[in-house]
Order: sequence, then C-alpha cells, then structure tokens
Amino acid sequence: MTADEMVETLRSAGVRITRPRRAICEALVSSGTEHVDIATLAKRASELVDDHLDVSTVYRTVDLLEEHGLAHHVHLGHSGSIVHMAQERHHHLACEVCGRTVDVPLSEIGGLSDLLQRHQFGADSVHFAVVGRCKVHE
Amino acid sequence: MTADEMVETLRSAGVRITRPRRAICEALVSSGTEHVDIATLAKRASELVDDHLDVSTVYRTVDLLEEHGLAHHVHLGHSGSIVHMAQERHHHLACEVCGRTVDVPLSEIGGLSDLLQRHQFGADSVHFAVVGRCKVHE
DNA sequence: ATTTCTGCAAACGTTTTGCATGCCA
DNA sequence: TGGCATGCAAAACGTTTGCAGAAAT
Repeated sequence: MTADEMVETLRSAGVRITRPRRAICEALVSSGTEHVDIATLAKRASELVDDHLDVSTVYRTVDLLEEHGLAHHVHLGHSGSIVHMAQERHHHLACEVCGRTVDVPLSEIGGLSDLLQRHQFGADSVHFAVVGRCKVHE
Repeated sequence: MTADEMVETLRSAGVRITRPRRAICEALVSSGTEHVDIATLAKRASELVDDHLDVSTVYRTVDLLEEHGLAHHVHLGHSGSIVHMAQERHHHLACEVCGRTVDVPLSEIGGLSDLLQRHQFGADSVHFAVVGRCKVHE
C-alpha cells in the first residue's frame, strides 16, 4: 500500500488530512519491513516535513491508523511499541537479549492458527510476537 | 509446589529468607492459576504479613524467583507484568478488550514448537502470550 | 558482626492528557 | 469560520535504582 492510498482511505472516512499525518503515513510506508519504534517514526516523519513532529502526534496518528485498520502496533518483549503497516502479515521471534527479530510467514504457523480457530480467538495475525532468546543467546 | 518448597529451594541455594520473600512466595502459590500482576501480588503479600511491602521488593523478589527457575513473568498485551509460578506450563490467549485469558496446554501448540525449533529459538514455553480479541469481542 | 534486604523516594522511559495555538475543511 | 489537530509541558504509568536503616545469618 502506498502512502497516498492510506491517506485516501482516511480522507474518505471523513478524517482530516494534515501535513503531520501524511508524513507519518509516508514514513511508515517507506520503513517497509523494518520494525520501527515510535521515536524512529517521529524522527523520520519529522525529516520528511523538515519540522519537528511531536511523539504525542505520532502516538495519536498511529491510534488513528489502527482504528482504520491501516496499522498495528506490537510490544516485542519488555520494551516499547513497534509500529507496522497492517498488511505486513508475519509474526516475530524477538530475542530479548539482543533485540534481533526473525520474521516468520503466516504459513509456518499452521498449528497456532488451528489453535486460535478452535478457541475462536481473533488474534490479529500481525499483532503478536514470541519473545525468547535466539540461538546466539541460548 | 508449596510455598515451603519454594522457600526451601531458595534457602538451599544460599538465598536469605526474609518475611517479605516468604510472603511473596505464599501469595504467588495461593494465586494458583490466576494471572496476578505486580501490584496485586504486593497487595496480597502485604495482607499476609499485615504490613506494607513495597512494589520494588516484589519486583526484586520476582527477579530472584526467576533466577532460580521458580517463577516467570510475561507481558500480556500492552499492560504490565503478569507473574506466574514456573510450573504453570501453559500459554495464554489474552483478550486485549476485556482482559480475559484462555489458558492453553503446551500439547495444543505443536506447530509452534516445531517453528521455534526450526529457528533454534529458545522461547521459554511459559514466557509468551498471544494477544488478540476473544470471541466475545471479535 | 557482617552481609544483604527493605522501604522510601527519586529517576527513568514510555505513553497519555490538558490546554492554548494553529491549521484544515 | 468552526471544529479539530498540533506542540508543548506536565502528568501518569510501570519499572528500576540509590541509599540509609533494619534484619538475617
């Protein structure tokens, strides 16, 4: 999804489009598969508008994007929020020692999907992470 | 495991046994399968000794219990720490709307175990949770 | 007696909120 | 213009830490 498509989705839902909001969408899209935290997102969006965007604005905008199904955020381990575009459909194995993450496609988690279905549990397939220690830190 | 057994394990590892530590063990044991957070644990342990135990003491004691393999803690969703006795070997499906949790025995997560093994990823089998929405909040 | 634990208070990092100003529609 | 979004600052939250006094060995 492009930033323009995100903005258009918001606009047609009656959401006001501002320079900061557009910049945050662009920063999120350009971050691709990277795992960006709120501070990084704020920094990149700020660079795009060549002005200071406050983290509170980023938090509010990410909430807004989540409400419209355009983004998700996840807590990898015991640290802060990681933001994601909604269509980045994969899971994470997050090492709590080094912070390294392994991305895992949905298809590899067959057993878990069954489990969720059996319990009628709507885990958003993006919105979770397994926290532990990667092979380097066993 | 009883609180006495926990205490004995600590003592024989050379750990000093204090009234607050014993109370925290007892509170943890008596919480059974419930998912207690740090504040609740502090409150219950405080009641047991009829004195105020500080949350910092609870944090330090939980760390200690984890070091000795007697407890684990996990972050369900976007909120604070949930503490667990170590032998409660199950996973959680945690609803981020109502806070309700479904406990799932290890045996039901075959696919995930394979996945972790394939990536040589040492997720402590207790130490993770799937966060989403239960069937009531779909 | 010595070591270590405790409570308190303060610091910390992340997230949220109140408010006056500024911007979008 | 009217209503909403923004930045800022301050508060809130969970967690950690430093320290002087208390307790365990």
